[in-house]
Amino acid sequence: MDKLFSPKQVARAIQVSESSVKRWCDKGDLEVQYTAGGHRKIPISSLIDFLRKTGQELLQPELLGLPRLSRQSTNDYQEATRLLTQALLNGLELQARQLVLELYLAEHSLANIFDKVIAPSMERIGQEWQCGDAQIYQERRGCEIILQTLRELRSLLPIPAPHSSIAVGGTISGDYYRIPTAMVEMVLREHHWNACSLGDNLPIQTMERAILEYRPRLFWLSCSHLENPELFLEQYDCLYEQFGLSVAFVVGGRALTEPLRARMRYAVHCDSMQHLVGFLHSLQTADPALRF
Amino acid sequence: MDKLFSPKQVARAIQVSESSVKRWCDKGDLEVQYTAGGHRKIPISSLIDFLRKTGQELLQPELLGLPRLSRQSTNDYQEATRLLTQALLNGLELQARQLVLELYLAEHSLANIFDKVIAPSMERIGQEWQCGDAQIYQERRGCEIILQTLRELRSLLPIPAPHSSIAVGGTISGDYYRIPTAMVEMVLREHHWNACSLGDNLPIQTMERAILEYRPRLFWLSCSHLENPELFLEQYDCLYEQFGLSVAFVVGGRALTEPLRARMRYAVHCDSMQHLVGFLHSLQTADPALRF
DNA sequence: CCCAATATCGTTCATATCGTTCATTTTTCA
DNA sequence: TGAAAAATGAACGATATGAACGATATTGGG
Repeated sequence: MDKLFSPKQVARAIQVSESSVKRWCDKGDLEVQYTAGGHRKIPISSLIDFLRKTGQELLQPELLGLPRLSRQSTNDYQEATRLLTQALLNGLELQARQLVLELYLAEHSLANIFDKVIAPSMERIGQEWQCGDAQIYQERRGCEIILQTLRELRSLLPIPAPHSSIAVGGTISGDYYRIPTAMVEMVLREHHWNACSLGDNLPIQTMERAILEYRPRLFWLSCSHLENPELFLEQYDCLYEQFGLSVAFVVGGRALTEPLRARMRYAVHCDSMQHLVGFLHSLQTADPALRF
Repeated sequence: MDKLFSPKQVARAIQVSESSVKRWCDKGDLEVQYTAGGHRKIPISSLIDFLRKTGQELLQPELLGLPRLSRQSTNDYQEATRLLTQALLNGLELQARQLVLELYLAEHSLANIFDKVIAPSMERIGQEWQCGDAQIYQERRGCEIILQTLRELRSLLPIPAPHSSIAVGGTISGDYYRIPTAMVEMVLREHHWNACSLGDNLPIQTMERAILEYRPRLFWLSCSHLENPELFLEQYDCLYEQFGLSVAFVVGGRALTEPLRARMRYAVHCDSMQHLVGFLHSLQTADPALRF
């Protein structure tokens, strides 16, 4: 998957001259490694990062072993959702991964892919299960495949710069639904944050320790399921009391219903990844230190 | 234990031709030892020095500029375990991944990597947590990193052939520890099975449906935690009654204590991945249809 | 111990890529 | 609008790389 390409291959794939690719490498715009003999080797992740930075299009992805963009599914989120749902229900891992990869290569933002394709797809599978049209194992297997796919996409994201802002987060005790927290991590990385997911099923007390260790600029909490809302509110408030002023608290998840949120303090509550992106932008404009 | 690479292995690892590696050896850029017969043997230390000198990277672009790894990690499982434990406790994802990747490139079997490095490392982290020397989030984050690493390794495994034997499995309701089931899937794939993990937290009833859909030759069940042993025994027995003769039931996990196992029927109980491999071999010799 | 299967050897040669220069096209800005 | 600046693409000899070859070394069973 993570292949290295020569300037000539890259040039053909994006329809520019080999000279230009070499120049971009030398200028540092396109990250590159060298063989012992001085030949350039371009990792696919660098190329994708570069293309998205410069708004260029990958005209012939098949030259790099990537899926060809099928115009229909990449321009129509509904169609993509339908296709993904079918692939997940049938356990077609390759198809699902290819579909998501195509969307990403077609320069859709992670937020859009997550909000408008993956989330609706998981939603629909959940409905089918409740109607008795799908088995539980189909839903679980679908989650597995999505997690695999997210993992693959993650390796194509820009590597966090050494001094970029730190973010940590996860899901709380009793909540094992790790897809949202994986998504948050990726959206943050897409926006050049140094984000690290702590995982799922975390007691709030241990998050306190993690915040103390990492000293993050942002802390996220995904709540898909709450075992004991009252206890949660109490412990959460304690955490916020301690760090709320120095760390941006981002919360989300369907377990945080409106009456519950009314009793919580936070920097922002996000219904979607798009909300999160908006909040990130507001942080950047507010704090010059966060600009890149 | 083999810490020496052949030119071919090195070539694959850094994505150049075997000819180039040999030329670099002959030119002296890449330090090399020779067998009595004149075959080149490249120590991992030379390779790492060489990569560092020339700015090349090992498979994954983000592995650049990491702290120096111990040269002994690939020929000493204890040392590797120690290094992995430290990396996991400190949340050093890249280091952990590179360590495991190096072991794999050094052609250690997955079973050995899992049994002798990853499992002991997770075990040790669990102990440190119980002693109060480690925080819960460190353990969770460690699991997260291991899962990421496993997913990466998984993408390097052979893609199942179209008509290879099918295997499915997972963990039961209330058991969210998915590392073992991911490992089983990978070991099976390494041995050319068409294995598909259904994920975690699966009711036994839905496994029945999955077996009916997949018609597997092998079914595995990982039990790290049992909420209701009596109910489990009853439901499991029902499942075995239905498929035990046509499907090889492989069970494992620390929740299946000896008295519990005494009341269960299965093809094999595995304490380790090595046990699983042994069982797979016995299946292959027993059934000519399974030879590859 | 020997044999067969596989891996690696050293060599040769065609091809790919290097860095550089320069002509051409595109963009910028007075 | 027009000239300066910047980006692009083509061409060059020199060097690096990759594929192929028969010969030899290593490995793994019987």
